[in-house]
Formats: sequence, C-alpha cells, structure tokens
Amino acid sequence: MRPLDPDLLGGPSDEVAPRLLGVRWRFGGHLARITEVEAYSQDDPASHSFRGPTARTEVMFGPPGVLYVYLIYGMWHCANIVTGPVGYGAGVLIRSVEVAGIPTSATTGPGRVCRALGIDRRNNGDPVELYPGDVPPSHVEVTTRIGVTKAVERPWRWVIATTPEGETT
DNA sequence: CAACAGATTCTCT
DNA sequence: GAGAATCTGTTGT
Repeated sequence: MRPLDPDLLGGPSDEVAPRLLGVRWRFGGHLARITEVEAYSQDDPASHSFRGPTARTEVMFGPPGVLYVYLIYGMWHCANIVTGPVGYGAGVLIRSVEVAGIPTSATTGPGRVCRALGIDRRNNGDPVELYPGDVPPSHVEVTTRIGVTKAVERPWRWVIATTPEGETT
C-alpha cells in the first residue's frame, strides 16, 4: 500500500484533521479507518500544549507524524497525531476508528481506540503509518468538540457523514 | 506542598 | 443520571 503524503501532516491541525477522516492507520498489526477526529493547537485554551511544552506534551512541539499519547482521568489513554511544523504544538485527537473484526462499539471513543489498538504511553512519540483514505470533503460533518470546557465554541470536531441507517459513507 | 479540574468510560440506580 | 477510578499540570497557601 502506498503511504499517505507526509506533507499533509505539516499543516495546521484544523486543516489536517478533516483530511484524516477515512485514512487508514496501521498500528500494532491492526489497520484502523479513522472515523472521528478533533483538532487542538497551541493557541487553543482547550489544548494541553496551550501553556507551552512540558515533560508530557513536548512531543507535540517536535516534528509532525508522531503520536502524542496521554493518560486522562488516571485511567484511559488518548492518542493524537502531531501536526504542523516543529515548535507548532498541535495535534489531532483520534476519537473513533473502524477495525475489521472488532465491533465498532469497542473502537468508538478516544479511550476505547487506545484500548482496542493496544496504545499506551510507551507509544508516545512513535511515528504513525498512514495510508490514503476514501472520504471526500462532501462527506465530512463538522461539530463542536466533546468534553472540553474551554474554547467550547470552536467547530473543531469532524466525523464521517452517516446515512439515515447509520452507515458510514 | 495541597487542592482541584480535566481532550473518559464503566457500573449501578 | 450520578459516582468511581486515580494521573498531571496549574494554581494558591
């Protein structure tokens, strides 16, 4: 399979995020189709990178195309794909994926994505392996983000549009 | 150094 | 619909 153009990840996270929908993400022997994403950037009060690099968030300030994995509420891992030029401090949170052979209910939600793929903090900084997707811009829906309490109004969550039957397109 | 809120999910009511 | 589980960075004493 031909890899995704790496230059795609070098742009701002709110431009990269919608283009990651439908993209195939190879990790740990699984091939996951990305179905729901959110963007975070350094000028974004809801982002971990908002106050500059720390021991936890420094990978977001490095080169794009690697994972930023953090632990939330003491129990769950969440995976982001770092985007933008070095020092940009931005990423795209992978909220849901589809994996052949795994029920969608087990891969919906950022914590469950990491559990299903076997991602934890040891994978922080790992390069991501992406392959071109199949979702045209006309099949992308945009909404506000989930679970944030700052910059709530930013329309920075993107999902693949679904049919009335709930099928992804 | 203590308190607290948070990019979540599960379990029980 | 509410509570628990329990890590990290920020803020205040």
